[in-house]
Amino acid sequence: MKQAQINPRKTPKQARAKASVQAILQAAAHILERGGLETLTTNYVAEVAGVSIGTLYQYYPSKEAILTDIIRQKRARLLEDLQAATLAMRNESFDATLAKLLRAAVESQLHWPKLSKALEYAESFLPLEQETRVLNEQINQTIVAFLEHHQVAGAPVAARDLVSALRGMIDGAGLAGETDAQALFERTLRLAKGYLA
Amino acid sequence: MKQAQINPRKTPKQARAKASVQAILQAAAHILERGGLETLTTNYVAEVAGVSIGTLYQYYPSKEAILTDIIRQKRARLLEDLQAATLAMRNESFDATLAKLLRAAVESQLHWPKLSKALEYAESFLPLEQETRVLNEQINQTIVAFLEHHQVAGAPVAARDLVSALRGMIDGAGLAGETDAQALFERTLRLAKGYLA
Amino acid sequence: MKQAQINPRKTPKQARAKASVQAILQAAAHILERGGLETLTTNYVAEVAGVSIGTLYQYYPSKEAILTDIIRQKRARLLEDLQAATLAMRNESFDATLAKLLRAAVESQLHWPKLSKALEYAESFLPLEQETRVLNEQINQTIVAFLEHHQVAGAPVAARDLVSALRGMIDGAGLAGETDAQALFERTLRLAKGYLA
Amino acid sequence: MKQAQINPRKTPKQARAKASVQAILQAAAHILERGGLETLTTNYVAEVAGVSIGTLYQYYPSKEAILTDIIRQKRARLLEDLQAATLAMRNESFDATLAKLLRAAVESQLHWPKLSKALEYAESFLPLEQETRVLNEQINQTIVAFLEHHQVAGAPVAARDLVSALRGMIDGAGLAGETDAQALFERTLRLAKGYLA
DNA sequence: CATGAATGAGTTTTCATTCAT
DNA sequence: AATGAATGAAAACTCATTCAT
Repeated sequence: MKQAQINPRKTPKQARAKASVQAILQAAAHILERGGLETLTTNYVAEVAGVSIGTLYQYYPSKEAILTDIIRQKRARLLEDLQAATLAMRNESFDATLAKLLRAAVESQLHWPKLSKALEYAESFLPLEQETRVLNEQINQTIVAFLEHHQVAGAPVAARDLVSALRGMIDGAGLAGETDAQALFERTLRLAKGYLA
Repeated sequence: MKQAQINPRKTPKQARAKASVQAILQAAAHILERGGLETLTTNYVAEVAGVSIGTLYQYYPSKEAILTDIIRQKRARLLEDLQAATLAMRNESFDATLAKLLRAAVESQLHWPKLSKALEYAESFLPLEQETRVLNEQINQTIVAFLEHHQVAGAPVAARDLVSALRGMIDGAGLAGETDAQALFERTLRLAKGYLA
Repeated sequence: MKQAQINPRKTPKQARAKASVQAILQAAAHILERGGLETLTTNYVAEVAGVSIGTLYQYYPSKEAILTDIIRQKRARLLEDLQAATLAMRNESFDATLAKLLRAAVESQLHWPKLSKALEYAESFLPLEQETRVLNEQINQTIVAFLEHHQVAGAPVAARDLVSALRGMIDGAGLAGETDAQALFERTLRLAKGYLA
Repeated sequence: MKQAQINPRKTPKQARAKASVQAILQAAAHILERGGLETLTTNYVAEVAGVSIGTLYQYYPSKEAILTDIIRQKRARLLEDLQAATLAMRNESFDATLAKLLRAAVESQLHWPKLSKALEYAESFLPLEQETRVLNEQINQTIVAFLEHHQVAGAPVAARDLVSALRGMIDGAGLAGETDAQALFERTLRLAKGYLA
């Protein structure tokens, strides 16, 4: 099994270059949402992005590097949302913060269920680079901090359980065709509160 | 994307043939548990199974057919276990039956987390054959029947939520290296009871 | 710079397979003699050999592996010839054995000068596998033994000087279009005897 | 095989431009000495030279043109040295002039053996431009003139033999790690005098 | 039935070269 | 002149699948 290089190659400086990188990432995400990992080929990504295959490889040394970068972006955005959700947690009720967290979780996954599932599966075999591992750790810490602030026993395990259960549930709903975020949110709330009760 | 033929080719009658088919399935499962979908190649499966690539294609017309057959077997076994768990549900408490169901769920996934995750992901893009779709439907029905027997409102959605949340949670625990089925079982119980409360 | 795998993949057992491997090696040698290293591509080798690109990769994991195998074969044959030349050296005059050695050297290079030159250059950047390194060492030892048997001082350095000078000279003659082995042989004799005088 | 344009594009007039050209040539030579022909890529040359790829193509229309120019420079310098060595040949002994010639040959190759070898191999497939062919011819003529001045029979062939043998020998010594020019010089002297005896 | 050599479409990837800024 | 983003032809290499023995 080859170990692909995953660090981005050069940081785009000119505006044109930035646009190319964004086009590549969006094209890849789009392909994943439509057809999953097995339809993601570098040539197809380049074609959908409207750039040449050479341009793609200017910025990403491998397919894995693109996947890794999408994961990193998604994680960064999720972390931001979760941190925003817990920002005022010291002045808020447990329920209020939890609701914000769950809304963020639902929003980040429900509308791109195949993409989410593909990235989640990709994570299981990609050697994530440092930055993404740190992001994952911070996401986890955000949840653990929230749980500990409310005296939940065994917060680390509880955080992991909740995160993985919620991921599964939201993906399941999305793949089944659900689009009503509010309805799903209420069920995730029941799940989370029930588990933590 | 080509649409692969997925029905097994010929039902093996002779003992030697049955042994080959089992060897193929076990080899494939083993490869999935070790390296995931991207390491599953037909030549490698044949090699690990100790049969020639020609023999493999005697019994399975495509790689997808092997995957599908593994899923079918797993599902059939799970269905059996779930049906056994609900067999006496009319004479038992809600809690007693639920515990049996969850034990079955934990047992079926915890010790092969990468295999479970890979199959789950494979399901999202494979065109499952009739028999497996029926099995999935029966699994679902078993849960729905149990929930309805205990007057749970919105049983179909609840069943789906629980199944996908539990799958996520058990996989998450397994991938994190947990092996204590009893401890995990207790947490799944909390999750399920909490959600249904 | 990637480090290509150079060990042959599978040893051909059936006659058909052996024929394929020979066809590949001959095609590669032919291409090198006609156009040099820069015209040697795996697809072209397969085409000239009359096998599919897949077949080529069944037996050689990389272009480098093919080159390495050609070098190994050439070296093995040369070693054989040199050993034959020195077989009777204890009962022969210095001049008699030297003549045999030089005839072998001229024969092994003169008629394929571009091939020789390409392989020689290839050796300078290929990570030769064990077997070929051993062959090179044995070739060297054969010359050193011959020189020491005749009380030549500084035999190891003299052997290296002679081998590299003769290689250069024979290649030079071949590339210049010479084909008269006898005439060239006589000049190599002058060179060698002069250097050792 | 495409036939690349090899004549330099424009003669740099400004000081900055001359500096760029020199940087390019030195970078290319450096890369050849470190990694050989297969590591010589235009983008890498530009990077090492500290100029943009666009600038490189301002002065050289192709990769081959750079190689050709390096060869031309090397040859020009060697010719100068050889001509200097034979300048006084009419008033000197055969041995004295030969020694000067061999010192020049050793100096020009010993310290950059991989570069020498790469250029030598490159010459075998590059379509050398007029100027370099003339230089090569002049180098040859210089040797031939020297040999004929001392009544060597068959001077043209002898010149070729000596040049190619010495090239091989000096390269061989360099690649083997020798750095003592004096010691090597003495052995080349033995080789040349022996051959011409 | 079993074998394993052979196939070739499809992918990844490189790198010389062009061209808009 | 200089820059560096973009190009795409061409190469390396994989792997599902077929078929002669």
